[in-house]
Amino acid sequence: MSAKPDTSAPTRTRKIACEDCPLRLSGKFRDFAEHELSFVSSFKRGELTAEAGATIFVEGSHSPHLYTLISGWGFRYKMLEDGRRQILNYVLPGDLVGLQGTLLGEMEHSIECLSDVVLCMFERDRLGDLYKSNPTLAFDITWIAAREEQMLDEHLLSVGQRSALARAAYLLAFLHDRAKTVGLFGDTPEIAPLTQQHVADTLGLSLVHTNKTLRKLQDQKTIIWKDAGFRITDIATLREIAGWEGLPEGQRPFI
Amino acid sequence: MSAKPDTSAPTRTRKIACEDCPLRLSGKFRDFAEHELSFVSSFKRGELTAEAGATIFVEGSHSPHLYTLISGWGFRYKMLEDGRRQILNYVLPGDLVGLQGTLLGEMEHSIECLSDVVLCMFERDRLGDLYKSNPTLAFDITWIAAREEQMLDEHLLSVGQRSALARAAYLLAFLHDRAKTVGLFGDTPEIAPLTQQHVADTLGLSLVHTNKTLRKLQDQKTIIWKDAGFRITDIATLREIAGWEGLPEGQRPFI
DNA sequence: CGGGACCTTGACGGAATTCAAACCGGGTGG
DNA sequence: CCACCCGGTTTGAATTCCGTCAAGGTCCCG
Repeated sequence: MSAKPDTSAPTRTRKIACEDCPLRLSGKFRDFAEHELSFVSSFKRGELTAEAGATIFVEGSHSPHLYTLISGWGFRYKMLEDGRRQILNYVLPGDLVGLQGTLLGEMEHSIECLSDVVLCMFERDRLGDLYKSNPTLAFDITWIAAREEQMLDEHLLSVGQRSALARAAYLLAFLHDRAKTVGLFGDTPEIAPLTQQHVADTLGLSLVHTNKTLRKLQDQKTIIWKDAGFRITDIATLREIAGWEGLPEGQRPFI
Repeated sequence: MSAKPDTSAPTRTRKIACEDCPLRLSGKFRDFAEHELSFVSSFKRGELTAEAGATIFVEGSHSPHLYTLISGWGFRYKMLEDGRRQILNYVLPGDLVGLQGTLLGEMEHSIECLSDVVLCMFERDRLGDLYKSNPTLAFDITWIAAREEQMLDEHLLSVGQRSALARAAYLLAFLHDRAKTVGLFGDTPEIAPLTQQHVADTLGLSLVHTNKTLRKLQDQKTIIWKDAGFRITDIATLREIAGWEGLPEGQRPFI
């Protein structure tokens, strides 16, 4: 049993110019060419802000929109009829959301916010235009999809083959790496806003056993679990426990 | 311990006209427009045939090519240092192979043949051209990538949350559905060419426990395991055990 | 006839789930 | 201000599922 009923709805739409997009300005992503920027500006419909705990997409729904996450944390998940939940991946700034629903019809997973988030909203019907007029952006979208697939491959390997301890170590190191590269942690070592229930549902373990596993990691002084979140104190041994080298670096596209 | 050392290399390149491509002629896939067909013809470099057991891609390698599987069965997998293997997904006719390596640099998984296969080979360097001159084909590629992601989501849910019995039932039903829709089974109910070790490495279970689980399914008369492969005798109860409704239907693109 | 690949079965131990209970900090309302 | 509740974390004990070890069986092929 792992589901949390949560039905708060996201709200509000404004519009900030793409020129001022914090993702562009961060220097963490590939910058746009002139014509790309002007296209994206016209492609953008507005913004969506949602609170922590809000559900953005629900499995089975048809959404007319496509989003890029501007700020905050979210996660994608699927549920079984009996209420068991599997978290598939975490959504961080620069990640594209809702592509599956756009291309394949229905959404086959749900998305929920871990923190307050801001999303940039696009019209799904204009995706064809994007492919026609901006092949480089189309290429970027495919790139992002391929990268998501790569992460899922890695998670599947983890859940299928690693021990509970290695699995947990892997997840925390993974989240740490991703958050760091998109600049979610400022200068000070920050905390990922998730509960042990989230970890459990990601690893495919029970809450109780997840707790005991995280406790072991804490006893080894590799992490500190605090309130709803964790901080990594020894990334090297954490990676060692996971048997994992880390994420490939490099500048990535978004939108 | 689940790895099989296997180093036989694929061989031979011929060239069959795209006009005669069996995938096109099967009517199972979206057909090409004139200009698409001519582009694909020029995009194609030749064919690759490989024997059962051959490894097409190895994790960590750089391949200059991109492939579409024309006929046969294969699977994608990743390995841990200790030799444990996780099968990520199965590769069936119409599936694109090597896109990750093309877009992201290195291949992050390996691919092995379950049966003799024929692949259609494309030049990775011309993928940019494809995006420039054929947005609809570019769109198809993204579609295929999104669909692969969807399957991985489903597998992750399965491995993370379902019991051994449900997991096995799900996998067999899944394979059955996919093989059927691409016409891998002729009229007569056919057999998927995999061993119980493959099933074990897909489900994240030990070989012994996989055997006992499959035996239960067989005792319930939902499947028959025979030599290296299985046949489904009662898809309905198999789906029921899996708690799964089946794959979305509809005509799909390829290449 | 012997060996190899694959499937099968039983026994045992260990890892993870389930059940149950308690703790802690923060918020709320009497 | 204190009692109460709630979400999240923690711990112990009993149980079940699954992995490991070990051995045997079948079929095919050289």
